[in-house]
Amino acid sequence: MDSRRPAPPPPSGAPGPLTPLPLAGRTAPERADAARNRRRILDAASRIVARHGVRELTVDLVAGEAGIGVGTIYRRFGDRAGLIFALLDEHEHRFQRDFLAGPPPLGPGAEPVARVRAFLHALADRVTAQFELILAAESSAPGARYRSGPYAVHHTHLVTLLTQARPPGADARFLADALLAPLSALLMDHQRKARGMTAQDVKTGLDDLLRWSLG
Amino acid sequence: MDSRRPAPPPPSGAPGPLTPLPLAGRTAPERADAARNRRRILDAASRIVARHGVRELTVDLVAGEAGIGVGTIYRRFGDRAGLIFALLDEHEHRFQRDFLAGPPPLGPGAEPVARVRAFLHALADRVTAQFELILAAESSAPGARYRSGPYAVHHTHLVTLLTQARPPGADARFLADALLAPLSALLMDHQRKARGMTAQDVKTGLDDLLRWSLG
DNA sequence: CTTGTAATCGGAGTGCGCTCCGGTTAGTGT
DNA sequence: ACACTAACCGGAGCGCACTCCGATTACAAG
Repeated sequence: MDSRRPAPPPPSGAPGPLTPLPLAGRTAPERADAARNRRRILDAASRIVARHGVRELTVDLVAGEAGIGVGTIYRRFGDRAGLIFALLDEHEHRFQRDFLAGPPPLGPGAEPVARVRAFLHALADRVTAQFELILAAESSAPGARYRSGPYAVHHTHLVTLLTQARPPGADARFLADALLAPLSALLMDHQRKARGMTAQDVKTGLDDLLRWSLG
Repeated sequence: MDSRRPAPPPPSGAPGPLTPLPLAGRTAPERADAARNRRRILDAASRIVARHGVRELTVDLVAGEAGIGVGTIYRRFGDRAGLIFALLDEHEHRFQRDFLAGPPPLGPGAEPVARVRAFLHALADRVTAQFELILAAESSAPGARYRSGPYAVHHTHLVTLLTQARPPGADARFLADALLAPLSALLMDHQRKARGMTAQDVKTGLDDLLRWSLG
């Protein structure tokens, strides 16, 4: 199945494409030059996106702008999708703080079903707000979305809420995937272009779906 | 620079990646050499897949094996994803005949809700049966699945059934997308590898999703 | 300071999807 | 038969993601 190389090192600095959470006890501190280059890469990428748009964000261009080699970028970020996810990291952490420890109904304190609804709405808003970047990230590599740190966190969060909300029997893991699936930027892009649907339509549709299956 | 592009051509023979349905005959019949080359391409592609797997199905290799140029492949099939979808065309047409005109509960005659369930199960079976090819097609280009003919047909079919099954109010177009989303080969691949889920788990999960409102 | 070594760096190289456009061929009017 | 045109063909070439591996450098032990 997975005929991969023996040791394509699990990128020591950033395990997945993106650090999913606070990430307990780091073992190996980053070397000084590595940290400096990471900042250079991220800054260069941001600059290019701001100036020319995501479309022009090629790895070679980022390397040139940052004044380092492309190999370094792949060492730190895995692939182009990982680089783009890293660009979204700051917003993602804010978002995670909000639904993990913020005020209700998004944060703890509200009924689980209400939190699910608030979470899906907030996620829809987030996708809408950073549509270009997220779409580019999902388009960059085939399974990029599912392999990303944020997806794992969102899925885990939903599983927790759904387990609290529902009697056992239904598979919360599947339901979580099914609720997240419509919030793919790739699908939303298609819905917008081919059917003229808006983000509001998606949110309303998700409400219908929730009333349908959980109501 | 007078690079006039009179027709970024809607491929006359097969519009889009794949002919969605019988396709009312309005277009000119295919030229003899074009038809011959199409067969050559499809045969060569099948041969390569059978011999080396989908992974080795590069466009250049198909062109070489078929004894034609790569430009011809792109003219007929649009892109690599279109070529792979064309490989699935025969099975797809059988499937479409089954749910459009076959025996119940998949075909006409059963209650709309029962047909929705039968359709989703049949589609899950289909994805499972041709997993490698479908996964490769969806992975080949970013939005390949949504742009494909089969997806449009499946979506339209579901919208019809859902409209019959439910009073107005809910957006049937969104619901159709939401029900099709979990049957993405990309997602199922992730569920299998990362969570150990099987195709049966997906079918059961879809049933759970349907059960509440449709008893 | 010197040496050892493991992590890091960089950029030429590779593979592959896709485009471009001059040459060729099939089908039609005369 | 013959010219004419629109569709078709092919393969060199391009852009870009990603890999490879020898040179380099940070850091610690002696």
